[in-house]
Amino acid sequence: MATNSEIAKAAGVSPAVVSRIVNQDASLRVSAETRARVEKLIDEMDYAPNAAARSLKSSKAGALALVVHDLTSPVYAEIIAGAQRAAARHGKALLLGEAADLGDGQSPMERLIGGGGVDGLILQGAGTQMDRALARAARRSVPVVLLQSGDAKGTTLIRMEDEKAGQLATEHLLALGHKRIGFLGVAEGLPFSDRRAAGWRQAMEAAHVMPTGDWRGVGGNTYDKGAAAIDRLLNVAPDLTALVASNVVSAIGVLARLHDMGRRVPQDFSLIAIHDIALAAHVRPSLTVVKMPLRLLGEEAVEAVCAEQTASHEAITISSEEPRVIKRDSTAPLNAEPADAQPSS
Amino acid sequence: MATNSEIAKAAGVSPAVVSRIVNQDASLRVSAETRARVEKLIDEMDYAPNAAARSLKSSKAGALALVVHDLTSPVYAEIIAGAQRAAARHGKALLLGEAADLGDGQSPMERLIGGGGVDGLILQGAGTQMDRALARAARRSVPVVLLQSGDAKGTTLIRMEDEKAGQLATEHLLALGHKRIGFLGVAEGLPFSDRRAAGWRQAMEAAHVMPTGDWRGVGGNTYDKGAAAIDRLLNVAPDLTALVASNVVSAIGVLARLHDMGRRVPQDFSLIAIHDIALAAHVRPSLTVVKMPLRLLGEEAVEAVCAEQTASHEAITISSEEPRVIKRDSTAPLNAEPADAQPSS
DNA sequence: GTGAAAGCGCTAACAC
DNA sequence: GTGTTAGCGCTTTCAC
Repeated sequence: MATNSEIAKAAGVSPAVVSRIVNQDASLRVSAETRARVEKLIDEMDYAPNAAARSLKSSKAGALALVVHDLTSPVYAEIIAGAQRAAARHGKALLLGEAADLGDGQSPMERLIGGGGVDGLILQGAGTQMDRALARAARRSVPVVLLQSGDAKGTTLIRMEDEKAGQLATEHLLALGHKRIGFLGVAEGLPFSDRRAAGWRQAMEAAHVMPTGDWRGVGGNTYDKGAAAIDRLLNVAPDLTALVASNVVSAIGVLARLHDMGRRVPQDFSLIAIHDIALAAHVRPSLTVVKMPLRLLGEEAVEAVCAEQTASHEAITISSEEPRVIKRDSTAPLNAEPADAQPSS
Repeated sequence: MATNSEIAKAAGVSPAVVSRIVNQDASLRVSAETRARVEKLIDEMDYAPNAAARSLKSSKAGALALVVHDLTSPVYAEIIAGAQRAAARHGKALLLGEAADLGDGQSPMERLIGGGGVDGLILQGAGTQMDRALARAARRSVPVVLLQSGDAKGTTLIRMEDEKAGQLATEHLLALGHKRIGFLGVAEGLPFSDRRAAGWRQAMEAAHVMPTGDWRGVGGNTYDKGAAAIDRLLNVAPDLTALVASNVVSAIGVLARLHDMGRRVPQDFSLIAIHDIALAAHVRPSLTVVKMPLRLLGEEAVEAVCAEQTASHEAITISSEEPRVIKRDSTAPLNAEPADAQPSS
């Protein structure tokens, strides 16, 4: 690979000139011929400035790290898509990782982060040990933003209106006449999941229905865990008629399990999930959901991490795009046949 | 952030000693006290070697770039998961990008790649202009591996047994008595998709069924495109009884559309898709698929790109894990009621 | 047992 | 209009 000074030598100029031409330095005054000669050489010799040298000089890596719990989840895929767009706007590449890859302190990603190999770190943080360790490790050198996390100990926090989402979902079901409405969280102690649970409880109590602990289950964020969770839940609370699921992937597992046990959705049981992903519209029955600004969450996280010169360790709630119910076919009035019956098997 | 020489100064030693302690240089002979003193300082001052400086010195970036067409696809998620595991084994972080982000030559990722900011580049390449531009740009400085691509012009190629997958899928349907079996590709001219189509055609001809061009459609890799494609296909070839779908996401779109048009799967129509993802088991009816070694593909790609000192520009086909049919509920004998009827809506 | 020195490739300030 | 210089932080050979 050609270097700056090789180009300079070949063109008969100094490295400084080459550098300033490459970087489009407006204050550079060179003859048209010199410029042309250098540009021709750059092209012919395939010169591109060395990233490491540049980064060493400028203390800017040109990359951000985004660590989520599960790269394969379509929910995080939305966040990632948003983050990537925003990162591109800021001229940054995105280093993606999974929380499980971290924690030992020796992973390639952590080494990169600790050594200034990224200009910022975004953690989709569940408050686990690993994230904490990483956040601590990174805070000393790099701005950190926590997504959907709980506590803001000197770190910027970005969250969505989770409580409202739980509330809207529940109110949708209440409006359809349901009273015995269960709630399926992701995991106990997960801040965003707990906030959605709080929204559910609040809506229930406002409707003068007092939910019991038995109406609440833990559904994880995979198809299988969702399926297992609805089994457990209907075992202890068999007379539930509807469910708010905090994770849409888990909800699709629930849907499959309900189908297999012969509970018809939505005739016998209504299901609403939080988060709108493309898949939700393409399962059958299609899933009614509360749409949340996932892409925006990713974008805002990048903005925050890039703006963090001044270390404004605050909690930001994305409110420019309100959570809203997208009505599809998995919810229906209590004890009613579906409005528009479809040809079904 | 503390630097090497700050630690050295504080410890009253030279930077060389600090460096060799950090890097666990076995040939280093220091007194136990000195070592302890330095290690204590490293800990207290939160020292971590600067990634850029290290990379500049060693000409190793500690990262690989993986560019796929769609980061949100669960199919690529499998590949990514495999790549990440292998990358971690090699001590490399993974820089992920989408093909669409590239191409202008100015994207952050391309700058990083061009300037040696990654130690290798893996392109899930569809032979589009962008990929080509990128591959060319990168080849001069970094080993490149193309995934599922067609032509090997001086670049290492990794592919799976796509033709066999198409064949197996078709044979599964033929064995169930189907004759009028359609094929849904991803896009015309996509090498891996065309190879699967070739497998389909071959199996059909071996069974003395001559498929017509009308039995073949283009289904893209999204739910919506799959749904639209089956509409078109059944319009021109209404008497198809089964379909091989080259993309599992697209296939789920097909499934939804078939449900909506009142075609019962598998009683009226059988559907088999290529690639096994978790979702395939959790749609209803669950999808019969041909499982392909997606994770292995990701792993092998990383291995190849890391081994490419000697630039062994060959075509590698992953054959250690054979494609195989996973029978689920979306395929059944022609004109037969399902073996074990389930309670259904 | 430990230190000195050189240089990876680049850029910014200043010199001419 | 263009060149010189210094130094970002690290490693590594060789010297003591």
